[in-house]
Amino acid sequence: MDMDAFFASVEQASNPALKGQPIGVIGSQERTVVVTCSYEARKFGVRTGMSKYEALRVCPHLKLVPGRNRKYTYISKQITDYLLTITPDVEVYSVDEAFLDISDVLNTSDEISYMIKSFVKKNFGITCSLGVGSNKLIAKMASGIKKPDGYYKVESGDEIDFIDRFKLGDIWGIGRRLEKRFNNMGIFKPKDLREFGEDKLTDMLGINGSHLYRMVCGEYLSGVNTDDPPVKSIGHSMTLPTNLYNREQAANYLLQLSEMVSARARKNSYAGKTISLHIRDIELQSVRKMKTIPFFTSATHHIYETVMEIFDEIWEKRPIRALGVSISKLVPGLIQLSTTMDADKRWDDIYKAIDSMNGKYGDFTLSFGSVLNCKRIGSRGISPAWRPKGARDVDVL
DNA sequence: TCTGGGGTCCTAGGACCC
DNA sequence: TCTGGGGTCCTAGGACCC
Repeated sequence: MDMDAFFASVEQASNPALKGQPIGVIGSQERTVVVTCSYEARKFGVRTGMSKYEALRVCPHLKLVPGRNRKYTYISKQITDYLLTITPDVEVYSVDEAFLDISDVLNTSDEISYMIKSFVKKNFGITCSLGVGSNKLIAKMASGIKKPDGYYKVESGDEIDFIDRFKLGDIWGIGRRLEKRFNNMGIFKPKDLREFGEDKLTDMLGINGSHLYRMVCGEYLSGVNTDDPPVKSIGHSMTLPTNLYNREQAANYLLQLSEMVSARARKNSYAGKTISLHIRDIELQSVRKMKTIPFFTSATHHIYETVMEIFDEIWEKRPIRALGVSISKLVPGLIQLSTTMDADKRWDDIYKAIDSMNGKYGDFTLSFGSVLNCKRIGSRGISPAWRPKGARDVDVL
């Protein structure tokens, strides 16, 4: 099941003035992109990922609507709960996409499709598309071809014929780079890839090559995975309201980002030991460096101090457009604040105070003073990767 | 006025260990 | 003097996804 232009459809359903109009859902910050756009907007060539200026150029009467994360995750959760009444075998793939294993469900796929579509339309006034197939790849590809409000079923045995209808770049898992690389080799269709052969594909791409070969044969190895995959990293990045030119300005934002990352880690009981900093300059060139520290932590000051060490190692003094901080090598179920490394044990009390205050009154109600030097505080973006609960639940101020 | 934000997986080379 | 074989961990970077 795949929602149709999910964020945009939700906005249109809740505001009659937007119905039938070309709209684009964007972040609320100045430098932002179209995250989702309505089908009316797509007719004009508006696409996901376009800057708002570019989108307005191709469609001058486009209505830009700042995204409302809480609303989307709430609806997403209601829909997931409904899907779970059909079968417990539901894989929540993203905020607007889910796989259902209906092998053991007594209803036909036509009936199930009708039930889901009716539920979504009746409760939220929006549409979704459904695809049916013998594996996740086929079902996913099938869900896309009759959009919006689509339904398409691929009968068992028809998988190869079905996959042969697609260009390589339209296959799940083949992105722009890979498509171009194949095209340069004279490979344009799934059939060409099969003829190229599994061995050569594996030599070229390693394990992904053999997966890809299976895929163009209409096969897919992994089944519907009902349990939440473990969280591997927690990160935040921010395109700055204005470019930064010196270390002190950067330090303010890096403290803020460190606090966002560690607060989310603490909230969800994770501690990690690999800390990574990402700097994107005004030419859109990126540098990234990570450092593993000798202990697990979810303390803002540990993350911040490590981030600043990295910053001093990698910043080439070019103006900064965006900064990102993330923590990985996580252990679940552990909140670690001060360590034997910290002479000052008041950190424990400080984080307890910060977390309980912000838990009650919202992120950054209580924080470090120099965060106030930042023109933008807190997450204001909107991301389809966000989820209704757990560590992937991101609060937007 | 140029392209957000949050993730995962894979690879290859180097350090280090037995 | 003369460097095999097996392993883990760390790190940068690429590619992909929603």
